Amino acid sequence: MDQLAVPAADVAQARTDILAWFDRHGRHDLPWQHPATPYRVWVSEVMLQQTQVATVVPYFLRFLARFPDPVALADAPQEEVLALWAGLGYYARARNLHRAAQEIRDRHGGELPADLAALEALPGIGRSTAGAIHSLGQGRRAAILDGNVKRVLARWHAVEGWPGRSAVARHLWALSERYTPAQRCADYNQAMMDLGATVCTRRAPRCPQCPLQARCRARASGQPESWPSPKPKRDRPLRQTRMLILQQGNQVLLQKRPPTGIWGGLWSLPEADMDKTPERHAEAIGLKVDTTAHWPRLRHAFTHFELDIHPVHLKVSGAGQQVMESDTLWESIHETGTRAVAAPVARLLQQLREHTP
DNA sequence: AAGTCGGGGAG
DNA sequence: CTCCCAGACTT
Repeated sequence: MDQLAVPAADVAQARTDILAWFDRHGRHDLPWQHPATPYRVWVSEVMLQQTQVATVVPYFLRFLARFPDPVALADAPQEEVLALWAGLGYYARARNLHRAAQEIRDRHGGELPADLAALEALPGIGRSTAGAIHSLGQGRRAAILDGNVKRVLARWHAVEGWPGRSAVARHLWALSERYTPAQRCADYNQAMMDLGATVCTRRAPRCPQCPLQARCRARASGQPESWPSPKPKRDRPLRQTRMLILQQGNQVLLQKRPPTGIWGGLWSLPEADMDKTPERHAEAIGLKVDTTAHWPRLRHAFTHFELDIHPVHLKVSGAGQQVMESDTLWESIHETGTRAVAAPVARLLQQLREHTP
């Protein structure tokens, strides 16, 4: 492995340059840095998985105000955890965070374990997140490999191939481990993330401001944007669904989604097949339809498919005798704003509130 | 190794 | 519109 043959003197000089850059130009005022407790670093790292810093900040502040420590989080109902997560996406992160907090409460005395392997054994904490907690939150030496570090290392050493491929990932992990220092590891890791976020950006990298410019092979090629290799493209299928906005008086019918799958554990509107009329669907669950209105189509994009949501607003009556499943409820339209719902459902409920006196 | 899982920022 | 972001988990 030629990347591991980097001479010790070069490794040492690179670390020095990166840390000097960090002292002058790194980010030192992110909310989870003050104080950088293991718990706060953990929550921030999980929120930051596949999510940009600017998006996370308000969620982080709300979350920490409500759940200031692992035990507070562990003792809360999952419903409340999901409600504070609603809108962030990847809701398995919230469910795993909650489960991990309960393990921390029950098996680790309410504090995050100081052992790297024990961290990684907790649900929702993989190798990189464990390394981040261990270094940034616990002051120990551990390598990380997030999107920023991948990009910096891939350019620095002109690593070919999409980082999602395991061979490429192994290569990048080896590089990360090679450069990660024992001294000032937290600053070094933060520096690498800051470099990727503010200098070695995906497009239009600011190479003249980079402490690695003289040793960067991508820079030397004249096309630094060519690294890392992009993810292989796949066509995204377009799916159709119908969402029923069943209104009775000032109430609307909500349905809790299964614990796994899309929007797992969140509240939603009942979905109906496109090949059956919405009136028929409403009548099938014992509701009498008074009026029907088709709302404009909502297109929602996921990573691997697109979803066309066809909302139908039905004013109904006769729900009093209907036996309700435990996963459905009638909610006052004006109180739907506080439930954990997916983004497009939140949009529909907001429209409903605006059209309801 | 490939697929699943959200939502939004930025060009 | 496209790409991808402080990734982890399942199969």
